[in-house]
Amino acid sequence: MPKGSATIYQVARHAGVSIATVSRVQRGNGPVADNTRAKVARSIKALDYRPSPNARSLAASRHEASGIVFPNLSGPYYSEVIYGFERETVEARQSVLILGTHGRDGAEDLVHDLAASVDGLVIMGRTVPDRLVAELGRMKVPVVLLARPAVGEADTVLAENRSSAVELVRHMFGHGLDDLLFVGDPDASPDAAERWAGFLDAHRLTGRPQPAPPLVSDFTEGGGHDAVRTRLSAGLDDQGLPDGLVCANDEIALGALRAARELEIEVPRELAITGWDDIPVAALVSPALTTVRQPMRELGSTAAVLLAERISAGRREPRHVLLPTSLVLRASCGCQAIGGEIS
Amino acid sequence: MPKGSATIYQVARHAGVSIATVSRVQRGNGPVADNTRAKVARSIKALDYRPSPNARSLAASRHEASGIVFPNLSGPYYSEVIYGFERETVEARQSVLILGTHGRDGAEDLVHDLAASVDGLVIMGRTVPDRLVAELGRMKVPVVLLARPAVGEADTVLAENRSSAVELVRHMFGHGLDDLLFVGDPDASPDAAERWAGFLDAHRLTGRPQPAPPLVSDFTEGGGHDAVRTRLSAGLDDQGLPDGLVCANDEIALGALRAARELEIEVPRELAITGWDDIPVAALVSPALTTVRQPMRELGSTAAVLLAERISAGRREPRHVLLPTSLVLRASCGCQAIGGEIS
DNA sequence: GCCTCCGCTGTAAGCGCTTTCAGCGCGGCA
DNA sequence: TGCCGCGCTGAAAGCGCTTACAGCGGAGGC
Repeated sequence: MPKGSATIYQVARHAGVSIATVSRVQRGNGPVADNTRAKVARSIKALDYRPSPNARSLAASRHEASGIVFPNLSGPYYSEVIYGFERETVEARQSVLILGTHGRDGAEDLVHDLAASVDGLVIMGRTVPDRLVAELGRMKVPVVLLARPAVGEADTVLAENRSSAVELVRHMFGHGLDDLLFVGDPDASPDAAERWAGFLDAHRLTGRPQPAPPLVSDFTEGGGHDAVRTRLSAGLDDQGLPDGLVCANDEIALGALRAARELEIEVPRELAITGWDDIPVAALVSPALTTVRQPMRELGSTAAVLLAERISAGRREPRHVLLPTSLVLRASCGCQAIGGEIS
Repeated sequence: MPKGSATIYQVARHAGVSIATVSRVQRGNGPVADNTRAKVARSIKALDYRPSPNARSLAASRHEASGIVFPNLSGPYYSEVIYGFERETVEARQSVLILGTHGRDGAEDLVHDLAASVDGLVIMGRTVPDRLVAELGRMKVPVVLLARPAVGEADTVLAENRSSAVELVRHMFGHGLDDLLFVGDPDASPDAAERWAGFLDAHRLTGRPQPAPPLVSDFTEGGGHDAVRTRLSAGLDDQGLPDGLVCANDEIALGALRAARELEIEVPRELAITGWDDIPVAALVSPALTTVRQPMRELGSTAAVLLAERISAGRREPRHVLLPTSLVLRASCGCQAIGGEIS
């Protein structure tokens, strides 16, 4: 509430009417005679009146705001999702509150506070425990879960993971790459868990033996680099190298690419590498990264739409949206590169 | 205000005290006898009481929230800045409201609305006209300008641009690269304008003739690619190629790199290319990108700190912070690459 | 034993809006 | 001429909290 701003009382006095009438004119509802309306409108303009969002929220029990909870903001994935969410939400004339949990203790309380300030909430991945999601549901806070399996009555928005992973891995099998290593942490995110499940599926479906357990790495370029470099060094000494690395996201794959380059392992001839997400640079590195395209912005905007349905349209039954992904074949899996991308 | 949540009245009744006492216990101020405090604390816990942020804001004329206005959220720069801002702001127990203007009409009204919902505002770059910034100042809304020159009494946070640009360009002159082309749009952002100014300075200081006008491009990889490709194609035909491209940010440089690769122009032998920002991929492409490192997260966190000083500590005199940048020499300017980065 | 002071607690007046409900004046009808 | 009804407007009751201020009881000083 900027100090300079006029209150509804000042406008009412200026226009010679009651505050109820000002409110009606300003909100555009309720019956007001045309010339009264005009007079009040003039006063509103003259005083540059802007109703206090707080007072309005308090009186109307509405916030005109939505929140989004994400783990952190590094890397392109989350910022793209938030981009989609912000854009769609502002379009619907709602404010956007953001909260990164950053693995912080006390994140639960912060989410609780956030929930008290908004009309609805998007919660991404493993930021908060199911218990809290359920509790928000009980409090009738509209919740959309993004990249996270359903909990209670909450909506969900997911990108397809498992069958794309099968497709990707079978494609690699088609290149004669049998000994594949999954890089990432299936326990760290539901998406990664699904990709790992698809990785296992592909082995099972093609009658192959159970693959090695995942090479655990966080989802950063640095983390991927370190994990892969350690593994590949050992491989050069004795373990032998796998035929290919199926990385849980593009950043890990980028780190793997760097590790391979450092160890002078040629990609894809000696070692194939694939990523996931199709972040912008995936097409720019060399060899260009084979990956799975995920509609990141659309994940965010879809979540915003679902939230709006609950908030404005009053929908109660949960909706579950699954967005399609697509295999993007480039050079790093062993495909011939034709102008960077294979059709 | 989740429907399930208890109000201060219910807590007061439960504890057998007045709402004033509950408020005092909850806020931790005011004199309360120890056993009363304990009793009320127990009731608060029992009912899971959480004060309504709205009611509190309204009564106390405070929001416990800060806002940030940015042009858009694509590319690593803005998301890194927001990352720094969000982290620091949440640390200070404030909520974070974000608003992307996206070159949208009506952005001014949105900023006005935002200003009414927060205790202070960070405004990045050329998102809103000076007039609006001045107006917010008049309304006593604390404002920190980020990557934008001072307006009125607002604080500013800037990264050093001009002298680093001079240093960068002189370094390229040192490689014997005399015919340099600036790629970007100096009119589109104050940062870019400063970099262009430094580019001109370097020519003047070394007694060189006025360089060619900037090759205009937006700040995306695609935009940079298209502009540069067009220019280089023409160059191959007749105009001749410049010795080097000084790009206004890394994404443009990445696009330039791709254009050069497509046209089979060897970087840096036939054409040097430099960027700005040192985004994560700058080190990963090949040739690795010579660039200027800008402390993106720190820009955001510094803005948060300045805002907190105004909001909590009540500072009134403007502060202007200039964060240092540093030249990062890699291979794309013509330096020998030693492990990707030159010391 | 009485008065004073002090520490604690409650009362109540807002904060700036929304919204219900009552009321006013006027035209139309009998 | 008397009534009813309707369109418009205002009074007032909250929304859930903070905080100034009043008030109450007990301890200490005389």
